Amino acid sequence: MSSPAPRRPRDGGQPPRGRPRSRAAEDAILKATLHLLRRKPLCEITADAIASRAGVSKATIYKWWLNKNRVALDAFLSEMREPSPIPDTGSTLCDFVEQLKAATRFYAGPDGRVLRQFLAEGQGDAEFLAVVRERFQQPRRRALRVLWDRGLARGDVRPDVDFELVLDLIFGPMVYRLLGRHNPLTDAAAEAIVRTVFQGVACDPMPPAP
Amino acid sequence: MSSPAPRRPRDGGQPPRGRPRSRAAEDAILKATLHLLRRKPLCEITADAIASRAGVSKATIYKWWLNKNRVALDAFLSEMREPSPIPDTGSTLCDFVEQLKAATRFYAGPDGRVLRQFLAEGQGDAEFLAVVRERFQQPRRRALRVLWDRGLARGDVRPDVDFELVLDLIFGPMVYRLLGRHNPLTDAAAEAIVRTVFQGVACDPMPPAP
Amino acid sequence: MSSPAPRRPRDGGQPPRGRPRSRAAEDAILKATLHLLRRKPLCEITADAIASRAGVSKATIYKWWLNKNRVALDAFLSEMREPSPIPDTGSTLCDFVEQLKAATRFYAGPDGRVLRQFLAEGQGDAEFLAVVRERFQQPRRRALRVLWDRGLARGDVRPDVDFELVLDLIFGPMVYRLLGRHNPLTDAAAEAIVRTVFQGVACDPMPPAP
Amino acid sequence: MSSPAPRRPRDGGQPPRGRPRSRAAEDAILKATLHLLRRKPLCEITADAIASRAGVSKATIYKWWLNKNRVALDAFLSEMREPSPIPDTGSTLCDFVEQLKAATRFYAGPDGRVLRQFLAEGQGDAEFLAVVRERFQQPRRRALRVLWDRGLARGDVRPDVDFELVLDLIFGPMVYRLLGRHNPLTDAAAEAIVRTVFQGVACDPMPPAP
DNA sequence: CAATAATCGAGACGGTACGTCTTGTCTTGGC
DNA sequence: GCCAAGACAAGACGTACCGTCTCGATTATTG
Repeated sequence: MSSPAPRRPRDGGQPPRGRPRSRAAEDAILKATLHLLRRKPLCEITADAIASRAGVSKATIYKWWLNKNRVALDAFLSEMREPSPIPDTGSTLCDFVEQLKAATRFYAGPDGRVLRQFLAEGQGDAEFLAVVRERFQQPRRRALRVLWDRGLARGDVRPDVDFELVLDLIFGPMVYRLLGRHNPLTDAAAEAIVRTVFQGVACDPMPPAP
Repeated sequence: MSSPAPRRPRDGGQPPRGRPRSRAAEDAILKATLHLLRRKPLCEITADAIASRAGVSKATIYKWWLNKNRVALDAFLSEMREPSPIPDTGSTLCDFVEQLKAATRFYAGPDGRVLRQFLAEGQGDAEFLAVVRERFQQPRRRALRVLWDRGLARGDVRPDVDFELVLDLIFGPMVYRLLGRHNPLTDAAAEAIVRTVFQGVACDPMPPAP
Repeated sequence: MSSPAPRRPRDGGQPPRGRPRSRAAEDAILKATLHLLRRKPLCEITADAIASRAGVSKATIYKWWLNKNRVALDAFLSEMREPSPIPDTGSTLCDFVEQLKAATRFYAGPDGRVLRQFLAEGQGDAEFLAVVRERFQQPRRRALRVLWDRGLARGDVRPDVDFELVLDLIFGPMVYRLLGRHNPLTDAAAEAIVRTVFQGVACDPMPPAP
Repeated sequence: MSSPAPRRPRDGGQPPRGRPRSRAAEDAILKATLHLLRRKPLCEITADAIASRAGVSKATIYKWWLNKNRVALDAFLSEMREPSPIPDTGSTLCDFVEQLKAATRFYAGPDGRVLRQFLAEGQGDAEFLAVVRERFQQPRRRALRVLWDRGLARGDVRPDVDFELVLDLIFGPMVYRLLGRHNPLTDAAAEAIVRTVFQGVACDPMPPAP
């Protein structure tokens, strides 16, 4: 869904009573948060800074969001362009290469910096991590299913490999680099990862798993 | 040296003057920190808690460590068993499977919980992340070189694949799961990852990268 | 008029337009405020609490009253019984004793608790203090004039003493006790005060003031 | 006592451990509070304002004082000159007149403004009121005992009148005026009050209380 | 054995963010 | 035009933690 996830989403069917929630305030909050997210690490952004930059009361923030991480996540997702369109080059390998290249550029840029912070915050806040998964990671992973299914249909890829495993094999190394910073996030690396995942590192065909 | 990295290591050649550093205090600090690390997330551990549990002054902590994350890292590393001995089953694939299984059990246990916190803290503190890399990740990665080299010597694995890439392909998916919590950290997953990395996901032999 | 002092009294001559002011709302507000006044100190009563207990919007409160202190004052005065009837025992002293006893019982009871709060709030809000004076204190003081005049007519009391001074001499000590809580608010104290004010504390007749 | 009343007074006999409390911080806090007390009503003074003006952390304030009222009381008492010396004119009446005049000037000036606020705050905080009584009111009341005793020794005043009652008769009217603002706080009023308390308002000697 | 020097425990300190609370105003739609 | 509902800006509250500091006591080496 394109709507942000307010703390108390409108769900009942009855007509809303009272003064309606101010879109202006919400927009200002998200905009201010984005502005700050682009300039400093999440852990250095304060609720007061968001409020004052947005010209908004802190209470308004805490009324609609559980904490500043949730605000930041909503801000981040609100500016997300559509996930890069699923490529269709005719080659499953090339499709995944394109996909991982796109992801890598994303990771390597300012958005990647923010994503790292989200994953970091998620390590101490399981609920937040789950939300990041649901709202950022899973939609993108699910979208790739068609790519894999196309490969299966074409006979490009092995039908005995779990799709979840494939995703982790392809994105895991890059996420590992995103967080560990021990190796570069480049197009070349993306291509090498996908090619190797497709081809394997063994010299000869392997015996099937027991 | 395997000793912890004090803030101001004694390095000059002249004999130390004044009261020598108290080993007892250092041990108490590390022990107290470990105790707390096992019970709560790093971000909820306070320097005061460490000091009071160790029966030590906070100043003593900050005299020898830059901040509490560094204390925690030292405490964590001080109790690290020797990295699991490099297996030698005769099969490179099996060696890597064993290795990833060991790592997975580590990740899945209490130490993994702590490691996640370190990676998380590292996202907002590049210097700390670098230290985690140097003192935890790199030694373990380097140790695996022999494994890969054995495989190369045997002709088990493709010589055109970068070793750094291999490590990321094998450990990346599991680290991704460690941090993303979207898929389980099991022996079976470890085995599937390594087998698939070796064999590839493509049906047919792929053309070599250009 | 004995009606409460609304923020915007209807005073123009033109017939009111639109929906008339709801008596029910006003009554509910005063009733709810009284309920709360009996249970907790004024400074702990919030406008929200009044509104929600009255089933009324906060805006309605602020539409008709300047602030919650004014609401509380109106609520307090609305339940005031008629000021105790001016006694006429034949003795001016006894009349004042009866009067101060009645006041003392008032001060010592729940109403006294509320009155203390009003005086307290008045210390930081001169306008409010003035209203308390006008609507509570002055009517009661004025009513006692007849008592003093009767005493003068009878020759019971000295004609050279200012009536304002007398009131302060008689009620001041008790108000002092009400606010300072250093001495009890009892009938005995009331009687002692009045008797001593009448008789004086000096042993011998004093020379008149110059 | 001349020492302020810290939240945790030094009481044990053991030598103090750790960094000693900073006199400079305490002085700065009291000085800043006084500065603010002279410029605005107590209820408009914030802990943040005191802290920032004193160049002190808010935590330091809350470490030593229960709340800002207590800080203000300490600040107020710290600048109190010695209570005006007990006069000895030879006439008990004149002594009391001088005393009440001094008090009246005090009440009518900036200190009186502050004292009013303390009494006001005390109405919603019994503990605070008790402290105000103990540290401000009672010492001053006790000091007047000698005055009354001198009067008794001289035979100036009636021995059957309770001293507590006398104090309330003399100071009550003025405190009443201080808080009610219905009559002026002047030297003339002070003199009239004392003379009338001494002489009584009745025309003739009264019959003794039954 | 005294002087020197560095460490230690204790704990106060300045700074800063937190998330909550209350006030009084404003904005809807319904009556 | 009045109302209930309730969102809103403003800003104080008291708490928590960080990393630094100050103190007196302790424990070594050096003279």
